[in-house]
Amino acid sequence: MNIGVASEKSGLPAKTIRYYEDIGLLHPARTDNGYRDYSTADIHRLRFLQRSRSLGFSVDECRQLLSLYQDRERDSADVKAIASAKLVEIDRKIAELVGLRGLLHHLVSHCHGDERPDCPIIDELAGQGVTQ
Amino acid sequence: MNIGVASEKSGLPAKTIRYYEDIGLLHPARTDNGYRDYSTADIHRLRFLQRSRSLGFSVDECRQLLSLYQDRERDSADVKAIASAKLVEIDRKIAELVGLRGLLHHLVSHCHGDERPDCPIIDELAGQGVTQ
DNA sequence: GGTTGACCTTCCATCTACTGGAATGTCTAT
DNA sequence: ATAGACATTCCAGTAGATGGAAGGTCAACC
Repeated sequence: MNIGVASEKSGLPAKTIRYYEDIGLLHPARTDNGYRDYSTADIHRLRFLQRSRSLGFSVDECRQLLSLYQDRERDSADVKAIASAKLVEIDRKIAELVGLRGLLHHLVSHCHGDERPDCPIIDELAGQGVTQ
Repeated sequence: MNIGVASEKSGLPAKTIRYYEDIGLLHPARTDNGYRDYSTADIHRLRFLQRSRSLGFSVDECRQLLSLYQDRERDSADVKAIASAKLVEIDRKIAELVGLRGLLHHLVSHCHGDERPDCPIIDELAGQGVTQ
C-alpha cells in the first residue's frame, strides 16, 4: 500500500506518517522503486497512533501505549496507569480553561464595544481591572 | 532597573523577557555597561504581556493588544473582537476536552487494571472498542 | 513513443514560545 | 583581590508537525 492510501486509511497526512517513521514509530517495507509499502499491520499502528494522539497522549506516551498494544504479555495495569495520569491532566486543563473563560467572558460582556477608547479588557490586561 | 528586578516585578523569567525583546515586543534602554535598563513603562508592558499570555492569547495577539493598549485613539470594538474570538476558541477547546475526558474516563473505569493482558483502553485505541 | 499529471522520494527550513547552557563580562561586598 | 551574584551574547534544542524545492516514478491518453 502506498503512503497515499495509508494516509487515507489512517486519517493521518502523509507528511505526518513520514514523520512518525523518522522518529521510529513504525518501519514500513519498501518496494523496488523506493516507495514505502504499508502492510495492514502498519495501518493498524497508524490508526492506533491517530486515535491516541487525538485523545491527547503525547507522542512519547503513544510510543509506550504502542509497545503495550503489541505486547501480548502486557499487564492492563500499566495501560491504566498511563491513561489515569492523562485523565488527571485533562481535568486540570479543563479547570484552567473554565476559569479563563469566566474572566474573559466577564471582560467581553462589560466592554461596550464601540468607537470609544476606554475598554475594560485593556484595563484588566494593564492591571487596572478585576484580578479574578 | 536591571532585568532581574524587571523579572520579579513582571512575573516573567529573564530569558522570556530577552526573548520578547528579540521578537520586538519591547525596546528597553541600555546603561553604559550594556545592561538592559527597564523603565516603569517597560514594566507595565511586561505585566501586560504576562497577563495576556496567561489568558491564552498568542504572542501575536498580544502584540495586537499591546498596540491597542498604547493607542489612545483605539476603539474598544477592536479589543472586544479579539477577545470574543478567543472566547469562542476557548469554548471549543473546553468542549473538546470534556468529550475526551468522558471517553478516557469510560475506558479507565472499565479497565480492571490488573496483571491480565486484556485491556479495554488498548482495544479502543486499536479501534476495537466503543467509538464515543 | 511522448507527454501530462498525479504521486512518490529526500532534504532543508519554518512554525510557536520559549528554555538550557556555554563562554564571558560586571558589580558588590568582604 | 577575590568570591559570588548578576548580566551579556550566541547557539542549540524542545514538540509535533508542516511547507516547499528538486527530482524520480507510474499510469493514462494521444
